[in-house]
Amino acid sequence: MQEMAVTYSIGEVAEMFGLSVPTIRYYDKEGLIPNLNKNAAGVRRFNEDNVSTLKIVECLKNAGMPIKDIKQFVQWTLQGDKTLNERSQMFQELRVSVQEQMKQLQETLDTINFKCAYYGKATSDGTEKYVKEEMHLN
Amino acid sequence: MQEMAVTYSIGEVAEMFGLSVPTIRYYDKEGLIPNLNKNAAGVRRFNEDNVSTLKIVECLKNAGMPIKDIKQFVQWTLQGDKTLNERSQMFQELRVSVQEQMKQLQETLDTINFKCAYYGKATSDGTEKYVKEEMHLN
DNA sequence: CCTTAACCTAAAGTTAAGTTTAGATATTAA
DNA sequence: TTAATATCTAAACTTAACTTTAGGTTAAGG
Repeated sequence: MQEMAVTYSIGEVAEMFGLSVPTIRYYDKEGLIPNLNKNAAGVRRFNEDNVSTLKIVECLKNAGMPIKDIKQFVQWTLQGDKTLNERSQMFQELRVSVQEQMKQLQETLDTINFKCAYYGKATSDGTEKYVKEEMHLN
Repeated sequence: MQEMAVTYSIGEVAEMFGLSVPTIRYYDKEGLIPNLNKNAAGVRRFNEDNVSTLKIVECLKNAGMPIKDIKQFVQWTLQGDKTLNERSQMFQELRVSVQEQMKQLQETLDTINFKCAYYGKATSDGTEKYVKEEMHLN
């Protein structure tokens, strides 16, 4: 009474992640999806582990990490406990980096909000003239 | 009793913005810095207006806008009040886009924080074994 | 004056992260 | 069983955003 392991085709995985099929092949080629099996005909079958790996790959991508560094991390995970320090340090540095990105993005949003107010007034005036005087304070 | 207009060299501007000199020349070539004057010898002199333009260019870059779209915005500003609607709409769309980026980045940070806790425990244990069981809940 | 650092243009080169193409094989639904 | 759809590999191509190179000219300090 063995459970049949659930697997997914590359097209299904592409759909799940909103990525293109060639992009996923490219990630595989780059070594970002270790232990990805192929059937007798050479067709990729993704198991839950492979999907989990892709989830963390996506997280690291969203954090702005380049593919080669993501690959390094994946290699570390394959090497087991002896690379725990490297991985721990990587995530701590990444946290700082993402916090800085958030701060930068918030400043950008503040500026954009100011511009939205500026152009809101300007469009309702039909001209930049008055809002420019008002907001430049000159 | 005329005030002498303050101007900056390309090197000073590069310093101000943390950009390389060739990058600023590239922006100029791409049309992102209109009304940038050169002296008789062909050397660029940046006035306050040019610096202000670069500030907004940097903001748009940080918002993830590609150079060609930034150029479009700069062109609109040169065309005066008749492009107010385009510019207003651009900033409203940009606001939404940046808000979405912030949300995405926050989710990424949440995942990274989880991983920091995971690897913090794993490194103090000297192995992933226990924290994996604990956190995977299996 | 002289030299050293900063500036110029034009054109070629780089890099990351995919995308596209070509030609072949596999899977699925009717 | 056949047609349409999905998959495969390898290699070439694309794009954005710079950077580098080459060969000069200019500006500033001693």
